[in-house]
Amino acid sequence: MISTDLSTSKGGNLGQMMLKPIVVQVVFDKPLAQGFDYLWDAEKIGKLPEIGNLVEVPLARSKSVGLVIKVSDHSDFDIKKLKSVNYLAPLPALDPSMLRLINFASQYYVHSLGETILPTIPQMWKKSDEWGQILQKIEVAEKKKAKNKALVTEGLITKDRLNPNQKEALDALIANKEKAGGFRAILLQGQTGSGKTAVFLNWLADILEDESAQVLLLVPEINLTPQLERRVNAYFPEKKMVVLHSGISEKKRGIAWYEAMTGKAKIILGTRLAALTSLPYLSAIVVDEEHDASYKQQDGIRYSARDLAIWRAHDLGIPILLSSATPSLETWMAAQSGRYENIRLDQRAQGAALPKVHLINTRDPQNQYSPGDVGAPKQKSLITKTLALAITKNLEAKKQSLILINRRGFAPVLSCNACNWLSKCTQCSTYTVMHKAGSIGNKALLNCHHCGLVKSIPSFCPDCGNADLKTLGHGTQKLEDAIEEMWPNASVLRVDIDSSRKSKGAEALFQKIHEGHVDIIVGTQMIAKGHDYQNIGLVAVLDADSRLYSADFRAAERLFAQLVQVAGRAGRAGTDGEDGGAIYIETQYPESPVYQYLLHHDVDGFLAFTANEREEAKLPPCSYQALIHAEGKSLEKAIQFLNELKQFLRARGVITKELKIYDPVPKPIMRVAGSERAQLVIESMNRKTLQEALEVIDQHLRHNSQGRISKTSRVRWLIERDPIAI
DNA sequence: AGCACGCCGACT
DNA sequence: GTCGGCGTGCTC
Repeated sequence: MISTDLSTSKGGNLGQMMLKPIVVQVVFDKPLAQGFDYLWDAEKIGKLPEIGNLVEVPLARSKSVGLVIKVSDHSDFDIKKLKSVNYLAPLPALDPSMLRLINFASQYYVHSLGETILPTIPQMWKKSDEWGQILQKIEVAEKKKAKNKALVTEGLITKDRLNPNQKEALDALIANKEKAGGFRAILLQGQTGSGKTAVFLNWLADILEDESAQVLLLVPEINLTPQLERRVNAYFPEKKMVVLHSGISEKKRGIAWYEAMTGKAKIILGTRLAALTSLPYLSAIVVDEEHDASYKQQDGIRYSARDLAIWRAHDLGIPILLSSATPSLETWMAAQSGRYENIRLDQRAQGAALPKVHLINTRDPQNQYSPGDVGAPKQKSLITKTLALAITKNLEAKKQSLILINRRGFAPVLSCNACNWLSKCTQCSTYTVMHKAGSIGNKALLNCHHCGLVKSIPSFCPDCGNADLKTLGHGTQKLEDAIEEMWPNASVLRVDIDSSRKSKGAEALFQKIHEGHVDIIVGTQMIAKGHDYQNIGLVAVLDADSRLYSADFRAAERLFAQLVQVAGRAGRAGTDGEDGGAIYIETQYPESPVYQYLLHHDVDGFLAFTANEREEAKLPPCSYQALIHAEGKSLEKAIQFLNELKQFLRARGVITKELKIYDPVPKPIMRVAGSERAQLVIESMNRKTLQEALEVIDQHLRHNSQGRISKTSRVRWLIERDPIAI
């Protein structure tokens, strides 16, 4: 049987000696620039090789799991020195479209094929000693799960009733299907609470009418999956859904991945890593909150899951829907130009009114407490008098207040009153944040939020011995204290990484909020994302300005999106005629465009204004950028490394008027965990020019490095395409 | 990434 | 003398 396969495929009944060898090229999860060739003994393995097979091979003095990326009958390496493939994983080969995606991503993001594909394969499948019993194990786990699911899905609400606006959006999505045929990119734009989820779930229902169809539903963050998971289950109780994200246990993820790549699972719900899963019957993709920065991978190969999903949809000729209340400028401009369809939802689904936006000018003395005011806090606080009055009123109306400050801990720095000593981190160019007792350890301590360093709080100034140390600035814990003091009868809950670690995760905290046991919630950005609150009447943002002025040209875009999102938490469930809630923003610059467009809920106005700015300054998305990161023992070494690279590029004639290379600069947080970091920005109006330059850079750097560490200067480097923060 | 090979310093 | 530090090079 096997030998017949072989002889037919090789076109003759030549003797064993004359048979051409089968050579496969295999890539690994190691910083190797290229793949290695191996011989394939079809008789021993029982099958002919296919591109996309997962195999175990001998490598160095050990064995490794890798992926077959090429099958041929010769090798550039000395064929007599080739070793043989040991085992083939009990898996179908990755889908050809998946391999095209990997090829593209590898080139575009300038990483090897191995570095691109292997990190997306669950650990469980990279342990070849388990391959023997793995399928039986999966079967057992599946039976158990099927039993549980029957219990869980019972009694859930099913499909939403769509309002006329949602109906219209859905009709447009389905009606255009015939017109557009294959590839479509659709921006579904609608404010928080307008019911985008119901629209795209109904759209997916239409696509899933095809029995074999698979759909991919991407969400930015792990903690958004449980909510959506319940909803999807209610919509499609008969369809197999799997969840793929890094928070799932290795075993569960291995099974989910297997079911996705074999086509058994029809709905794949996951975070960015799900965008790189082989899905043989993929028929539609949804990217929820498409503007979210979490879609950009921030270590290893720095891909954008949203961008790869669009490429994938284009390659497969299938529709992709990008959903957001505040689209990224990239997506919005594509929709404006007609490259993407634009479908809008402009009414809030349950008739809730838009929250009223209040800008509190902190420079206006009328907004501040004056000495002797009733209810003025003893300690200086971030809460203005105007805001305090609004909170009191909101409490009286029996509604919850959400107060945001984007800094965890008690105070961002500890300082000496006498000599101005500041609590700097010894390993990073940052300050250590003071935490109250019970936040991280049992007692109060100093913690670096970049390297994790924990130190006890000195009783005396380490520099001058003075005992009078004070805190500077405000964090969530200090704010919590201030609020408890100002409203002693209110129940206050703090939600940040530290408090959610103390409880049984963030879910338990959100549960308390939903049950209505909490009057005032103090937290970081964490409380603003995705969660549907039922009774929030007021949202306040205390430190918005700190995110407005930054070296990063995207700072305003990000802040605007966050504020719109936060505003959407207010009055979500308001019914007809009821007050839709309010958002209060404390700022020194109420006249800034970000706040002015927010005041009028004018998302498109803000995006048009920003698009205009970018066009004039020739900044992304009107140009293309890449970043070369360098990290070494000293800043000088990192900068020198980048300067040498720039000189090399100049000598090679890579720098032209088509391609601009800036000077190397230290990174915003220059030193982290003992190593110092610098970066170089490369910019071009032309994608191809940039691509070619990056390939030259990659080749040159790899030539002088082992892995990604320069042989001469010991500097670690990384190329990042389309950086989202500079 | 591992892992071995190799060439220098301070120890039973 | 040798144990072990980590710089260097290799893996089909």
